[in-house]
This record gives sequence, C-alpha cells and structure tokens, in this order.
Amino acid sequence: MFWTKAFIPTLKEIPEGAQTASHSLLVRGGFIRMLIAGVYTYLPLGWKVLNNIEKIIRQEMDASGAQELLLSALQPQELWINSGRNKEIGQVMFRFADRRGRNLCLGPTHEEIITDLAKKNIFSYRQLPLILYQIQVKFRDEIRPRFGLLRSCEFIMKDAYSFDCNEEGLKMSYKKMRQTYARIFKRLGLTFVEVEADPGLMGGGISHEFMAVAAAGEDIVKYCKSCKYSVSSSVATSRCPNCSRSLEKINAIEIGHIFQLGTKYSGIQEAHFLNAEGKEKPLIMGCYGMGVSRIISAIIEQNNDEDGIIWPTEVSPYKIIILPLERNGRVYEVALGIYNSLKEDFELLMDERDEYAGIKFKDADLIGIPLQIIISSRLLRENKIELKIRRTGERRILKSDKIDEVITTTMKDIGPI
RNA sequence: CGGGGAGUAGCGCAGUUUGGUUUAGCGCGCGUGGUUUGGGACCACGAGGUCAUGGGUUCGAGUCCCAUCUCCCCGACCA
Repeated sequence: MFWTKAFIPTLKEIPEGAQTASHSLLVRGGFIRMLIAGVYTYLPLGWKVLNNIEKIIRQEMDASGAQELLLSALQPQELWINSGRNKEIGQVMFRFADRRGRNLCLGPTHEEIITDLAKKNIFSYRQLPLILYQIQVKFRDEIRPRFGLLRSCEFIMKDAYSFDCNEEGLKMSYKKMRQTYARIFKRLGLTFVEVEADPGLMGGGISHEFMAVAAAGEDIVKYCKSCKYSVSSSVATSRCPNCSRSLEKINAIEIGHIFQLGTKYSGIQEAHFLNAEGKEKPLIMGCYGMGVSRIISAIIEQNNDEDGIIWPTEVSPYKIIILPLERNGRVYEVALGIYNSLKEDFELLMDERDEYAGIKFKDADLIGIPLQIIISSRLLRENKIELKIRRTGERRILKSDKIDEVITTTMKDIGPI
C-alpha cells in the first residue's frame, strides 16, 4: 500500500477527552474515530488490526475443534423473557419494536439464542460434545461508555458455547477453552493472569477471568505475592486462601471470561437430549467470552512508548514500512525496488508522501509498524540503507543489495509474522 | 441516574469573569506558489465559523438569564 493512496488520518495532538494511551493513540494513529459516545468507526488501519486479531482467534479456536457460526444480532425479546434475564439485564439491553409491534432487542450476549438453536437441533448424545463460536458485534447500552474501545456500547466479541452430556464433559470442554484462551492471548503478545471470578449475570458455577495487566484497566485483580494466587475483585476474599497473607491489588483489563453454566439455560429453555440410556437430559453448557475489540486497547496499553504504538508483528496492520526520505530520483527508485521485491512476502506500507523526513519518522513510530526501512541519499551514496526496529529502537545499516535476506532474518528476530 | 467539568474553523485551544476596537482570534492541519529535505521546516498569499441548539434580557450578546442537546471525569455495570 502506498501512503498517498491510503486513508490514514493521523493527528499530532492528543484528542480532547482521551484519557488513556490506547484511546489517544488509536485516534491519533488513524485507527478509529468516535461517532457518538461509546460507538466507534474502524478506519482501514483499525480494521486491519481487528482482522489480524480475529485471524489468530479463529486459528486457535478451530484448532481446538470448535466450529464457527454466526448468530443474529437482532433477537426476539421473548427468549429473554422466557429465560428470566429480561428483567435482570435491565436497561443494558437495547429494546424496540418492529413495524408489526413485535418486541425485539439487539443482542448483548447470546446464551438464549444458542440454547434455542441447540434445543431445536441437538437431540442425541451422539452429537456431543460440541463447541460452537462466533465473532460478532454486541450491543450494550452501557451506563458509562469510556476509554475508547475499552468500554463501548457496540463492540466485537468472540463468544463460544460448549454442549456436553455430563459434568465431566463440561470440565473437559472448559479446560480446553481455558487452554485455547491462554494460547490466543500469548500469541497476541499480552501479559495476562487467569483469576477465579464471580459468574454474575451469566450464572452457573465455576468461572474464570482473563485479565490483561494494565494501569488503565477498570478491573482490579487481587493477588498473593508469595504463592501467586490471584482472584477477581468481584470475589469476596480478604486474605490469600493458600497462605493467608494479605493480597496485593493490580489494575487489569478483562479480556476474557469463561463460565461453567451447567443447565442454567438448557433447563429453563428445555434444551434436552437423549443420553445413551435413552433418558431425556438437559444439555450441560459452558460459555466463553472474549472481548475482541477490547483486546486492541489492551495490546496498546501494554505495548506503547512516548512515540506511539508498538504492535506485535502478527497484529500490526502492516509488517514493514518503507520510508524513502526523498520523493524523486534514486532514493525513490531504490525504495520502489525494495517494495517490489518484498511485497510478495510481507504486507508493506510505502510512505512516499512529499513530506519532511521528521513527519515520516513520527508517523511511522505513531502507527507502530514493527520494522522501518529508511532510504536516504546520504546512505545510498555508500549503497547502504537502514533498518529501524520499532520496539527496541535498534538501527541496522546494511548493503542495499542484501536487502531481501537481511529483511527475512530481521523479521524473524522481531517475532512471528 | 447522582456529583463535577466542557461545547468557539478539520484537530488542539484563547477570548466569556467586568456585554461595546471582535467586520471573532491563535497554533497545527488544508489549498496555491517558492525555498527546503535524517526527527513534526520556512516565506508569501488564500480557503475555512449558524461561537452546540432554541428562547429571553439589552440600543448592542461568543460574553448575561432560562431550557434543551452533546461530550468528558468520579460512582453503580461489564467482554
């Protein structure tokens, strides 16, 4: 992609009201724009980041044996009334009527919908176990949306649901999802902790939260320095249950929350199956939420410096940015040559704008592309070009004809693509 | 919803206290021309505003009063 053809509206100044690094940098870097409070447009860069995250999630979910589907965002209120959660969820759910007066809502979550699907389509233990997931927009009329993508009224969630014959099966599905979550967050370059949590509105028994450690996080994790025990602040504990020391508090962003629902929904909604003995039983369910758009913020909170974002390579909207410091002549020709020789292997951004060098450096650092290739007449006189690794600031000068092999090894140094 | 802050050009802001040199400014950005080109350059000219909206007070309102809308912060909620 050539910068002059791209839509990357960067800003010099911190947007009014942006309180966190992630919010400010997402707006400044041209990743998102606010429409109304808690509702954001994903610009091309933001959309690419989101897609990269989703790709990782899909790969790991699919590898775990889960299957992707897409449930509807538009839902009948009836299902919520039947499950008893219509009142419980209160004003968080957007409700309205269609032209026929049918009461609808925009899905804040999908337990009722998936349970209804299971009720109508799962009949036998032979169909179990089963894990289904989707990546979809959720709508919640938040009391107070804030911090950009961290708490918004329209956000993207990956939600998965497991169906098993019995408790042992649920425990296995739960364990599998828990491990899958850990793998996903590791690949996303996140520093996180798994904590015991309160299931709250979801109901059921055991529940765990995945918390990305970040000062900007709205959640508090309580943890024990000596034995590493950690627990959500939603769970009432005053001392470590293992070694009875007092617990430290750290701020964190809740990026995932998994639940052993048991029969909470299948019982009420009568989603039954026949077991091997021919007896009718409610499906044993688990559900597994992951805040996909929130993960973008979490990654930035953990990966930024005073110059901007530092994307993990797999997430970065482009893997390499090429910076010809002149727009014409040999500098640009060499840059174009490098672009053409690398474009098959890497997603490239070529900043061929007619701008002052400083502007290109600042923007490249701001949008956080992991590797910069800088081409200047100064170095070109010795047939050399320069690489700058965004995360470390390390600069490598190399012969311009060695570019292909050096780039490949340098990118390997930086991390998985 | 309760408490606090704010709304003036695309972005960031000053001006409002004490109404009248304000035909409303500054920085950045934007357009044209020129000089520049390794860390957000410089010169010249230029475009861009219902001062959030609606009422009111006044000879006169960005500035005072009332109402409404919107955004941000603290609290309850959550991926």
